[in-house]
Amino acid sequence: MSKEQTEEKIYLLCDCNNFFASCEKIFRPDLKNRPVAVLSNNDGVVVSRSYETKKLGIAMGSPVFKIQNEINRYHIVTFSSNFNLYLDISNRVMSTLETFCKDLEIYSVDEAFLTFENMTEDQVLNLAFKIKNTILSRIGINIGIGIARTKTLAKLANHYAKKNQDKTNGVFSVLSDHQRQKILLAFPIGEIWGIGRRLEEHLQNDGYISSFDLSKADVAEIKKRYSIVVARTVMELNNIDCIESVENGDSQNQIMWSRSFRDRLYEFDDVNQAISNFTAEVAKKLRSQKLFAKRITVFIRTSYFGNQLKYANDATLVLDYPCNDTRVLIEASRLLLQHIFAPGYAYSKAGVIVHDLVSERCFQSDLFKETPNQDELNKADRLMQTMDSINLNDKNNIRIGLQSKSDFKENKEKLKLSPNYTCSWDDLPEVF
DNA sequence: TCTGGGGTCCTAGGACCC
DNA sequence: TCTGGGGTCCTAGGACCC
Repeated sequence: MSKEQTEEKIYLLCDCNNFFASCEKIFRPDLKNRPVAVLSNNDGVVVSRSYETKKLGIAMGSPVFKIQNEINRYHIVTFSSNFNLYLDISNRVMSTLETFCKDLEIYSVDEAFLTFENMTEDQVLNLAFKIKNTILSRIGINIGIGIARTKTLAKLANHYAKKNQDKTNGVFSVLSDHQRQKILLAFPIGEIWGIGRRLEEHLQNDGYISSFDLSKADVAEIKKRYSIVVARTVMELNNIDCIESVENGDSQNQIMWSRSFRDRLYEFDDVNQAISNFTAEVAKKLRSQKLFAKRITVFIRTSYFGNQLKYANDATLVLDYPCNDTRVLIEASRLLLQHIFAPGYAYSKAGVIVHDLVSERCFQSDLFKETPNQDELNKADRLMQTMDSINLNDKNNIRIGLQSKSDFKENKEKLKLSPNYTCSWDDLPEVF
């Protein structure tokens, strides 16, 4: 191991193992060593599996109805997804990580990049084990840590650490060239962060099979033949740090609400009711983040599966002015749905997306469009505020126009939901 | 009966202007 | 009458991620 100090950055990718399933296990000691699976929104497919469940061969994304036999036979314990719980555990993990490193980039709910400088490999490894043990003892979550000079390599190292738990104890560094080559040879290109199914296929056809092959490719050639994105990946595999950190925190650029329907919907009015509900949720999220949307998109589709006729379509409207008013957005989404709705199909899913989000409602007044004046806007704001305060805690007592009264068909009841161990219902953050 | 939900970034191509 | 090219801005769509 190198004893030299280095000025260059070192990335630690810390990633929680089997995150949702692990969260469920924290408060249920009786589930230790037992197979656990967390299900998607309407209990449709498996979205997280404990180690034991993985060993049984249950694949990510398996539809529950297809693996019901295995669930019964092996007594797999299933949970509906409890995002409030996972988010709370995530916050605890992240704030603990932050005590080790101020330079923390939260990449997703269960992983973060920590950046260090001026450390030897020995020092970094010691620190990594300390971090891992602290998270485990304080929170009860097992994490894996990958250490490298670039984020792409840190992801790969993390992957290796988890796959070879017995050899690595969940921590793996590829700071030395020897170790770097070792993992490049160990992983096919499809395992590299940023290389998905399509690119994998193209690259394989061009003869790039292992990550090592890709690392030896000519950057200019790759850029020409593929894209700047793949070219950057090649450089990252060669220790050239070139993936900028995403500015954390502010300025989300889109908010989406979409659901699969419990039953297929056929009639315009039924779909419109669902779309209205989704739009109301999106508008509520906009207001809670004090944002205004400039564009809104509605999409509908039939199921990918089965023999019925397939149809999918979407439409986008540029709003006259940046807006988070439920009534205006619902009217816009109805117009859009009218555009794309085709009768005679069995719709299984729909969604609403708002994009181009801005934090101020500054708009260029357009002489030829009717935009409301400031008075009207203030009045609308007050109405929405009143509505939000009455609808606090997700109860949705006040509805508008075509929103349905019951909580309706888009969502099965979450029968297997675990209790909210970590917080009371009253102070749940509105995030998911 | 039953097949997730929520995001980001990049690029090509059209519209428009000079 | 015909013939351009270059620049910018915007958007739809593709690909990827967790």
